[in-house]
Amino acid sequence: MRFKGNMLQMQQPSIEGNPTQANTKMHSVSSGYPWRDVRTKLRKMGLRSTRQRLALDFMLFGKGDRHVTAEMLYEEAVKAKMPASLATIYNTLHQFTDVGLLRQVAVDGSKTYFDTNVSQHHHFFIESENDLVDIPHSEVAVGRTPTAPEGYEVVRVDVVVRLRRKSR
Amino acid sequence: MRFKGNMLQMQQPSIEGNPTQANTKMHSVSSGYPWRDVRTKLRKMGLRSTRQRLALDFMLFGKGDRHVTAEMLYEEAVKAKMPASLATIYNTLHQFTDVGLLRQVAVDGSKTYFDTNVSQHHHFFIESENDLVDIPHSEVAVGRTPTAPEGYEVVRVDVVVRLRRKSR
DNA sequence: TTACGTGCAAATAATTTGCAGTCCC
DNA sequence: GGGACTGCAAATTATTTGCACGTAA
Repeated sequence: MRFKGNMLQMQQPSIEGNPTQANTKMHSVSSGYPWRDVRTKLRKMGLRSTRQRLALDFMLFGKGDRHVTAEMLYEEAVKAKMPASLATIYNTLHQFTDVGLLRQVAVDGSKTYFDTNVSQHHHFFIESENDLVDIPHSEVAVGRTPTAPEGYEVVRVDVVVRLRRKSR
Repeated sequence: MRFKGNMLQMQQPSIEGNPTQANTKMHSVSSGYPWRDVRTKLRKMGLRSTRQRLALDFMLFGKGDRHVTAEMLYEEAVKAKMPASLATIYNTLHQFTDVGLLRQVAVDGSKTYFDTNVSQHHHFFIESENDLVDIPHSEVAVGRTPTAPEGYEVVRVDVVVRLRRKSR
């Protein structure tokens, strides 16, 4: 069974180069995403390889980096004929986040975005389109990590560069 | 001539901070935040000086910089005996934001924070306590603004430094 | 006077939870 | 077989909206 189809969409055609795989842990794109590796991966994470988790894993990691909301993944699953309930989508996204496969990104708005790229990087956020895009590593903006106040330590630094379509 | 514009710049890290002298008795407070200046300010912004808007303005700008959620402001208003309905609080926060008196800050979590400091600056966010604090200007973290992709321009850059209480 | 504001309650939106039934190991 | 997992619906949270009534200008 292959779910080759359209699956994910909604991603703007690259605003900047795509595969920022500065990250290296992701295998690839077209050749397919080895099915049994996923089972192994999940097992390693202490998660059972259920049908829906496998499907979601494919959708999330089968292609390059992605930024999804629960609702987006849900629609996608339905279209791909591998539906999972919204509740399960939420559970899965959180479980994946807990084991470090995903990372949540905070931008304006009420929705929560999950990023498949868990390496240190930042984002462009196009408010008008509600679209999130990785900032290529070469463009990194942070100079230095500010010193944390007494008694606290830095967990991580998030940078969100808000964009707007150029007027004219 | 501006109306106490500098108020918006004060860097007051205090989270509970100074003795709020001018707070509970909103009328005729000559010390901190002149009453009629507020009316003037609101009028200039094209907003009527209603009782609740005046009260909220006092609570928001009467002390140093603040980071509030609608719910927080609501509680405060109730305690200060100047209640406004939650709906009005939301309306007001958004109107103030629209005219540039406030700025929304995106951090994790479902709540929306409003910052009384609208100048360019960044934040520390203590996840365990859901607390937002300005990063002193001297600690600014961004080196340079990354180049925006073709056809887009940078609206602004937000930096959130997530903190955790040091284990020991 | 009268358009702008306000409060309340009902409506949304996003996400979570309770629990009976399913499926993986 | 038993506990982990799933789906559904109901519950929560945060925020918005519709609308009758109030009030600043």
